[in-house]
Amino acid sequence: MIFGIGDLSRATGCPIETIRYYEKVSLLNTPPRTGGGHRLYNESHQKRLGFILKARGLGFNLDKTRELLSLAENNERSCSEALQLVENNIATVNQKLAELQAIKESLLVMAKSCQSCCPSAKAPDCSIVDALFIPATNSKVAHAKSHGLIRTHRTR
Amino acid sequence: MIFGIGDLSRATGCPIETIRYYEKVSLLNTPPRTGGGHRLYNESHQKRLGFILKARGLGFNLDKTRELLSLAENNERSCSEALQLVENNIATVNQKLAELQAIKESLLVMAKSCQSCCPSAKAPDCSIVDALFIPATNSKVAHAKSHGLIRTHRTR
DNA sequence: ATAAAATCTGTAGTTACTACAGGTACAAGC
DNA sequence: GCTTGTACCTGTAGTAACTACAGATTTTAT
Repeated sequence: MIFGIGDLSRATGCPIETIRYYEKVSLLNTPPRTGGGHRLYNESHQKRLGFILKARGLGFNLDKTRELLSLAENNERSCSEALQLVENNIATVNQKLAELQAIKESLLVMAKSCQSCCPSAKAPDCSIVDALFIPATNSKVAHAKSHGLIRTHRTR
Repeated sequence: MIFGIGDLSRATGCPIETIRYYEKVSLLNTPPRTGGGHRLYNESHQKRLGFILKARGLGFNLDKTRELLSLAENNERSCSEALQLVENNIATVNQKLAELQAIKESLLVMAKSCQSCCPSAKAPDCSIVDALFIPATNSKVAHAKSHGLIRTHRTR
């Protein structure tokens, strides 16, 4: 069975431009072409694309996905390498989860204190704005300080 | 108190390039300059930058951050607008949390099944690779199918 | 006065795509 | 065989939010 890029796109749910992009960055190998230059795919391309899409859906970036593909295709490499990749990814995901959880807590605190104290207040008096730290236009700022809210500055 | 961009960077933890970038995209207003063209900041700049960094740390994108800044500075706008922004952001965060949680579950399943069945297997036999769906080089594929693992194709 | 550190501008690179514009190929119908 | 309409082609530019230079100038310290 041989088909065009549009069919592959429909079969996998992956946009045509993305398929071409994956080819450009060497995740998909270059398929044969018709005399006129249209790409021709078969099931093995489709499977490989499916693999890529699953890996992406699990949060692997393109480099990690490439690595997984190479593991899948190279008989010399051991299963434990794949496990390693998966475990690293779990660690990454756990970290993102923790960060988001912290963000959510802070947002909930902000929302709650706003609801209880700002029924019809104007924005510059809002506890949310306070928590984010009012600039300096009007100088009744100080009290919102040091709520120890959060920050995510990566040092480089 | 007046200071240069390096001091502002150290005081806030925000890289110099990012400070200039925020100025370029109009999150920070253009500061006065020395005769030679070096930027001069004061505490109000520092507070505004602090506000921006906190909003960013809470997951607001630059546009939402701009919106929050405008709320903070505009007496005509109501507190409920700020609450609205915060609540939208909570919804976004919740969605990301759910996605990550699903990803994590799948990864854990993969890791576990790998540990129990691939003590010293070569990668192409690995259950992880199977789960991601082996391409077609060797044709013993089918059984790993339909684990209902996950996918995150956004339709456009 | 000179050297070292800080800052300047402007451009290009990053990730993983997406969105064109302006053309060519292919399949179907007449 | 010809026309039409859809599918497909390439190449470039745009997205978010920065980061990383290169090459010049300014400021500070000795």
